[in-house]
Amino acid sequence: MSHTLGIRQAQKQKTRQALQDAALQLLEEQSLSSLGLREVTRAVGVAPTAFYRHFRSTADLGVALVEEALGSLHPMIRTTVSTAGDSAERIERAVELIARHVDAYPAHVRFIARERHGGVQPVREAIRDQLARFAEEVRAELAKDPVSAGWSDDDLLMLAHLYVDQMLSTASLFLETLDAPEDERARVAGLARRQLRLISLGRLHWNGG
Amino acid sequence: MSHTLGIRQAQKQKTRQALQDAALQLLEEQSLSSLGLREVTRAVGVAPTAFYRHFRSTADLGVALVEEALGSLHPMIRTTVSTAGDSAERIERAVELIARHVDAYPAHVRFIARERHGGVQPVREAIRDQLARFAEEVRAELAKDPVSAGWSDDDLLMLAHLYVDQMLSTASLFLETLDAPEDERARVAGLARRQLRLISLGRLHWNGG
DNA sequence: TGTACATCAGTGAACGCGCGTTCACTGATGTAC
DNA sequence: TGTACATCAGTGAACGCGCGTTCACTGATGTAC
Repeated sequence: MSHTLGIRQAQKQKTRQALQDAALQLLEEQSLSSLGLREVTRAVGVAPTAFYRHFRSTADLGVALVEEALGSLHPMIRTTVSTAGDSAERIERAVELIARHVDAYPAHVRFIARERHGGVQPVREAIRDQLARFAEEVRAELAKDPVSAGWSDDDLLMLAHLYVDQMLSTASLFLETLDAPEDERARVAGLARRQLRLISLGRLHWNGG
Repeated sequence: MSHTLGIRQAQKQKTRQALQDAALQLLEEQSLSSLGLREVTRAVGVAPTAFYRHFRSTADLGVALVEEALGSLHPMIRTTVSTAGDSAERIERAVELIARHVDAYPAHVRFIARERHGGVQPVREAIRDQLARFAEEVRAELAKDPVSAGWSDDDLLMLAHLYVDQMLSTASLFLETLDAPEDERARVAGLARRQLRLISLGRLHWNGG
């Protein structure tokens, strides 16, 4: 059984989530480094001072958003590199999963893409650390694949980072197609598939680092 | 002969450049979307109102910075994909060039990485357009290579985008090593070389889109 | 070359506004007995 | 179960500050004759 929170805790958590949701929405049209505390509380409908009950600063809120956003990416990335099926099927599935994830969590994806190199250091570091964890997981998945026989751990991690970067890049392209016609999305999907196929070919013919 | 500017024009250009330089420096620790006009003029030592003689807004200044920053990238990208030498030599030269470019223009590189997905739309668009131009140039270079026999233009552009993304990603990693010990730079260089080698292998075994 | 007028980059005062942060507070929820 | 006290999420007034933008201006540079 999960622990049942008291009324006070439950309400606090609800307000906190409301602040995060409002911030994420406001961040569609600006960067975290220009997001104002009063902007966020105004959007939620609480007093500015209430903000401090939950976060020390907007940077602190940003770090919380990183956890939330990359938490939602976790299952996706793992399934993406799962070893089931042949190469073409895996690529097709990966691109499809990325597209659906962007549909489901556009604001999260935008936030990560934007703040990965953004102007708020603690947030950049949180994203870098989380992406490093993802790369580690991808490396572990890749290691299970017979194709990886003879690969050093370091080379597997190199490939894992290549995949993670590629996924983010593709997600970012899909983001731009959210209000675009269907054929634009198909073009991006085709591009992503071919890029993954080229990387897969390189992987098949890899001869040691 | 280049046209000699009058004293007035020359002084105006000097102030304009000073504004761009100051902005670039201020942007090392924040995003364009939070950069203030008064901040910039204060750093230069002119009145806030002088700003309007040169730019309509900080977004407008940002677009000018994109031209400046990616102008400086132009020669680098072209040399990077030049076809001279064998594959290992070309990769070594490309990574070396990227490292030197980051050393020479760290603020430019940071600006592009940060604002490529940043919160200011006109700047994002300017960067996207310039990178598309680079990808076109890279495609044209790749087309000259005998290895590209049988490749469709579309597949060459796909590969070109992969290379451009890879260069930016590598440049961004080098940025983080500017204050780091030498072995950290060597690690990043090694990673970049192996990633380029894997892509090159994929390229060699490409069998049509 | 000299003069009279036009241009225009940069100035400085002024404005209204929203910002982050402080503080003492309120009143519902939680807890001890 | 009831009572008395403690906790603490959210309030609202107040603060000093820097912001973007306006405006009429100044004086060096440019131009026409």
